[in-house]
Amino acid sequence: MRHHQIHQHPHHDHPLHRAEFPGFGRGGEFPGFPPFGPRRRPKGDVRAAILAILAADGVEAVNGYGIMKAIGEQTEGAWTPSPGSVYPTLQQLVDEGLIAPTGEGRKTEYALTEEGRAYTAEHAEELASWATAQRPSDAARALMESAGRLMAVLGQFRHAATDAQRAAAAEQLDATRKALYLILAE
Amino acid sequence: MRHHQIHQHPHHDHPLHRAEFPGFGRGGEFPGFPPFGPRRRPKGDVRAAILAILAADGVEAVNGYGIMKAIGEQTEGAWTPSPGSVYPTLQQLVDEGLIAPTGEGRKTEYALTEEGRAYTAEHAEELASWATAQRPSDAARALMESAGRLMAVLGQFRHAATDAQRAAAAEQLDATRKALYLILAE
DNA sequence: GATGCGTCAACGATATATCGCTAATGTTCG
DNA sequence: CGAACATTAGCGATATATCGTTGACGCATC
Repeated sequence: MRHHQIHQHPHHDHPLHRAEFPGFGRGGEFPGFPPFGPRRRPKGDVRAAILAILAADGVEAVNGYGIMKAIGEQTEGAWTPSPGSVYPTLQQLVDEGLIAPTGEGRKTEYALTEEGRAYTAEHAEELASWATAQRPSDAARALMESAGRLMAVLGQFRHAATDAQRAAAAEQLDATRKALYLILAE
Repeated sequence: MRHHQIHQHPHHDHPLHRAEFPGFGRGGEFPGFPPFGPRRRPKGDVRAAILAILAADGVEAVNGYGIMKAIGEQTEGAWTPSPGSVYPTLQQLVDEGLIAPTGEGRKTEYALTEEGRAYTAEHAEELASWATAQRPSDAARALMESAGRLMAVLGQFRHAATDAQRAAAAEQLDATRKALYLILAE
């Protein structure tokens, strides 16, 4: 069993036992719309993407967060790697001597070493392949936008709605869900 | 202007300038359903909640993340304070001598000091008021659940759908959005 | 009492990092 | 070639922390 965040006296009925609480999460939120694209990138893509971004013309140093954002932008939203994959890979590249960090903590940035420059020049083609990740189609984009607009309206049911209005909204959503199943069944 | 994540040569047309990219964010995601409850808690509530949680029977030490989760659980989802408010407040309480940290980095936990114990015993009533935050009504919960189920179905349009199906789904969502506006207009 | 100003705590965004799980790939064996 | 096994990189969850913005509250003044 994982280490608990809360150290408790083992004989007390304390209020913080995980199993006793409804899993509501953060203030009524629930997962947003998941990203398009494959569930998982091929091995090596995170590494390739980092190197390609650091090797790009005009780029001197980039922080970890910036690398994630750049990948997301260059794939037009098709793929934004998570910190869980980016930071270990950055460290690995440091260990390999291809990149070097400057600054500490929040100010940490990474740049290619000379060795890294030579490596990326020699493997430019391999390091570019991730950027051709399949883009969301126009229909997929439009669907995401529609879902976004729907969520925005739902946001108004937080404060400025009666419970009767909320009940009516829930009915609408349930009907829409059924309609979506029918569409998927085609 | 804020410090840029990417240090670039100022005279190149580099691919990472923020203004040149569509704001797609992480792989097609967009904001989820925002939480119920006031936009902002009254001043002092974060402090009170932290002290109350650390003072609860059976609680010895709690990490920052655990405090956030505990508050969310005890308010039944009505309020989960963000790291931006919890960590500074924890540090402030440390500076005041009411709590003390043990461990470092990911292992950091916080417990009341003796002074903190005396303080919380003396101010128990004040420190309990946040826990009465207004709960989401049953109708609000049901709406959140409906929205969650709808998003789950939408998740299937990521991979297992044609563009024609996506277009049909978008039409459904747009119709639902209009219906929600009508409900709000009542 | 009403208004304006100053302060500061709460928030969302930014940013780093690790952990446990598991999907995916490569290797070995029959 | 197919199946089984081993390895490891990618992912989501966990966890810490800071920064810039701003909402809310208290105080002073009229």
